[in-house]
Amino acid sequence: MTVVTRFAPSPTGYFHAGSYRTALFSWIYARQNKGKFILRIEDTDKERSKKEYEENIVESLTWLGLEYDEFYRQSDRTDMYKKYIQQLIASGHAYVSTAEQEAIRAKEMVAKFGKAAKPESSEPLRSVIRFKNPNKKVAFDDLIRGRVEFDTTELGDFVIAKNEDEPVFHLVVVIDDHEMGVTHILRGEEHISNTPRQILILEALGKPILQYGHIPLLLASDRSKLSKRKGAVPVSEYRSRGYLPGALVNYFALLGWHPSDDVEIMSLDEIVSKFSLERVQKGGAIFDEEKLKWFNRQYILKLSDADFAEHSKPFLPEWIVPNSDTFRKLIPVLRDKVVIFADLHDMFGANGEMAFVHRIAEYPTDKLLWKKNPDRAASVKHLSAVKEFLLTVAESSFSAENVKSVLWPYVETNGKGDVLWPLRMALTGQDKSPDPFVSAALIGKTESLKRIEAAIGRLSA
RNA sequence: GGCGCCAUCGUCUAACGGUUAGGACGGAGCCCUCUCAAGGCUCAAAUACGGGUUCGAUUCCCGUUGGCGCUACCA
Repeated sequence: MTVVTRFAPSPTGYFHAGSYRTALFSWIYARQNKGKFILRIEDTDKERSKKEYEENIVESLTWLGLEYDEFYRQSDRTDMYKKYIQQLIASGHAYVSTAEQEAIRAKEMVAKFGKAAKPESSEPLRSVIRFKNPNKKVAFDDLIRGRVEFDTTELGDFVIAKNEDEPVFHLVVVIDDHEMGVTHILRGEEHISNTPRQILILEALGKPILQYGHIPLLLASDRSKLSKRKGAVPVSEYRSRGYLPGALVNYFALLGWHPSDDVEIMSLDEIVSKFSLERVQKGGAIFDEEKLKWFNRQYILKLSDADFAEHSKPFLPEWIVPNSDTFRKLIPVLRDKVVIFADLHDMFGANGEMAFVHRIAEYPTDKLLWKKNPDRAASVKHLSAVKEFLLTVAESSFSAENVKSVLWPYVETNGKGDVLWPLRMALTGQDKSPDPFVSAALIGKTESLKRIEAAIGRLSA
């Protein structure tokens, strides 16, 4: 039997980490079993569903590399649902509950639970279609949790449609999963309590029960459910902040699942080959951005220069010309420091550690002196000597390696800090910056000499 | 409230009756070092609680506590 899984989001918000991980697990399971992965947009709630969100979901899925084999939108399928609703009514498994009956029911609920029990609806009561609950015990074997049992009596006769043209979640899910040939429903834990009523509908329809696996929820840092207000960042935002899709996939796969070895850095292919539902965690997991950053850093380290350059582009200041010589020289320096590509904004910002490549910032003369040996005369002497050495390097071969080799003997005999600190400050004007050899090469021979002379001038004044 | 699910370091997790309870992120310290990083080494840090079962419980059972979910004409 071919495995068919699905991801069925409602387009009522941006696609964020919580639903993303559920999609990932479903996708992995389908791929692992050489099956199909279906994307189904559940837009039966006309009020809250928006096209914008649907596009966001599709874009994010694509960016992450989770391609789907089939695509459906529930709003395109109302005719089919209608047939099923009529069938259910005809067979006595469902009935129309009139507005009057609804009013009575509402009163009974208030009497039973007190007015705090239900969110009061200001809408006038209308007639709806309810499922005739056989009031029995329902059990299923959850792929992740084992046997789960419910007594469905307390569910009462639940609503399956507002009218023949407007079915409600529980009904459409059941019909679609059946019609689409879904075999394994891997979904969030919040649906575990919904499963019995879906099974009831399935039985009323005379359809077979499917395999259910309920994946633990992703939690905000206070262990509450992840929500828009609390920590649910859209996947598209991670993209725009400069996270790599591979890092995201890798991190989220490990949130709630763990391979039998301790290897954490894995490609999607490796994850697919190692994945098993038995090793999926039962408890909810808190999403930790620090660890995501660590993954992103590991993935950045593995990027080729060309790929690194490509990913950097959107975050670079205007004065850096893509594909220029300076840009190429910058790549290894940047790669050492970037955790997410958005870091580039700060690094090249007014007081960023890489701003010196463009223009040196104002800084107090005292900063030219090494705090461990703040000797003005010695600093002037060292800078002058360095200047003479740099003069011997041709403009065309002014690389970090060449600069270093011509200066190194002098640096070693006169003290690294004594020579290099004033030099680094003279070249960059920053407490934090790449080493002076790299910095010199980045700004070039002419500019380096100019800045060194200026520093000597200030120290001598 | 009712029903259900869950419970190992701060966080993600390993362990499928016998381990000095392992790894990773983060943290601390040391080394390296002209700065900031990176890198290397080291350390601190957990089985929620109480009963059973067993020669032996993180592991199995029961209870308590706690967290979460569902309890909608949202999905």
